[in-house]
Amino acid sequence: MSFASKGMAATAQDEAYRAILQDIRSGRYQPGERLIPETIARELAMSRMPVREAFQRLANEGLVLIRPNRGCIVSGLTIEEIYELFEIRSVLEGLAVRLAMPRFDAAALAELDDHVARMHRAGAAGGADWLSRHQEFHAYICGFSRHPKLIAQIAALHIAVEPYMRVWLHHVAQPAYATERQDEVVEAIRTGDAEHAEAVMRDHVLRTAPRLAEFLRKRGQAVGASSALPASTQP
Amino acid sequence: MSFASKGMAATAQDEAYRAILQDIRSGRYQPGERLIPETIARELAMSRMPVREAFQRLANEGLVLIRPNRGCIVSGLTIEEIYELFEIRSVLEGLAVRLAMPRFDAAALAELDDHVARMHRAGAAGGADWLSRHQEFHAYICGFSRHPKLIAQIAALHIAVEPYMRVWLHHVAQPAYATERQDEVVEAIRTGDAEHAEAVMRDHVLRTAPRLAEFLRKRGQAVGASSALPASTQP
DNA sequence: CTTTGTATGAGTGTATCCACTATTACAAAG
DNA sequence: CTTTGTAATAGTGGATACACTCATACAAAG
Repeated sequence: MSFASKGMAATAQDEAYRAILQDIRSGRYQPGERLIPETIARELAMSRMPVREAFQRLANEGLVLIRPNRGCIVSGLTIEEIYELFEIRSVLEGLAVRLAMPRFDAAALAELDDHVARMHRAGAAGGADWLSRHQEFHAYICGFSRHPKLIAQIAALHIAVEPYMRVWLHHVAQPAYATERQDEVVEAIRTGDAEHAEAVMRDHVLRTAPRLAEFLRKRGQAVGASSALPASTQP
Repeated sequence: MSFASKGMAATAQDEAYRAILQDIRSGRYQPGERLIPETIARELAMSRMPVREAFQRLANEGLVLIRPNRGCIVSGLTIEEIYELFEIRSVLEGLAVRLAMPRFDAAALAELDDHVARMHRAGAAGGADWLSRHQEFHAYICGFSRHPKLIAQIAALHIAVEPYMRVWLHHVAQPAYATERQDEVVEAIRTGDAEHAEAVMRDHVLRTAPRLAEFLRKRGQAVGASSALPASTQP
């Protein structure tokens, strides 16, 4: 569940949710920043209530932290937590490709090559929307698993680290290394060996973690209270 | 995340959350059943608001499904979805043991044997609280990974299938096969080989799925709308 | 007897209001 | 100048109130 198209709910709460999510992903709301319902409500021309319920959803997704009587803050991740999320995502995406393997046909492989090509172009142009292409690439692959909950979890993990990826890419601008590795993944899928594809995907996902971590460490970034991801809410 | 002790928040919303969660896990609220805020609020001597926010949390954990303007129903799982959850849990718990391996010392191993012994006793007595012992066993192992988000996700997955496990165990009463396999897991941990332990844990988790599925199929159980799980997380 | 339209009621989503908690700023005492 | 107590204010959690949606039952028309 997450970003990909959702069936248009038109409810105010949903609007609030999407707006806040967007602002967290984009980095407008920084980790540690306090979110005041009153303010956001006015901004979106609605009352505090739908905003509060949106906070709940965001909290369950680990993007925000709600301490009783102390309000809602954008949850920052420590470097250890970022590592943890990459570890989790690596096994989940590994599982996803493995389960997806029987469903890849010639058309799908062609489409995959297309995605990679688009990433190359985006990467050359500048890292800004390379991130979106990269997420689409992964989403496309995982989509073939046809396991909605698995797909949703993976999407959530992408989103959780997105703000950090964004600042990183903003500074390095050249994620060429990753694009190369992408080819490896496609190649592994082409072999038709599910176990192999799983292993390659795992490696591929994990390879990003140390680079991002090193960047953040140098930058002294990554502070803020931890969260509670999917599972639930407040500590 | 979820059941294990939580730091006592004393807020009404939290109380509602725990109460409803409990009633879903225990099977008091059946899949497909509609949850009416008004009713539950009266039952817990509070207003509808905290109940609604509790619904949000439960929805993000996939235990409940909220359709706009149509209320909140306990989300049932199809057999395919149950399989999916076992697949996901297998890789996550596999990851958890692998990461936990360096932390198992003699004391931990002794404690593990203790857990298994308790499960044997509980299994002999009757399947009722064997389920609790089994969850504790897994939670204990995963706990050593020291990765809170990973642990929380795994716990959420245990909870999601709990109602189904419960009716199953109520009918078969003898999960002896599983208890034997438990020993294999402990044995694998004892070897100190992380990769091996991961593989064994994966097998162990997956082994339950087909048995549970077969039971449910015969019983014609498992209907109800799907959910959106943890992805937690997200949308 | 079937179909279609309408009305009534239950239930949901949002807004407003109130009580209480936490936090900040400030003042008095050391 | 530091520390500690206290008051004021901002903000949260919860309750109540209201408008709108959906569903059901019933009635009229075919």
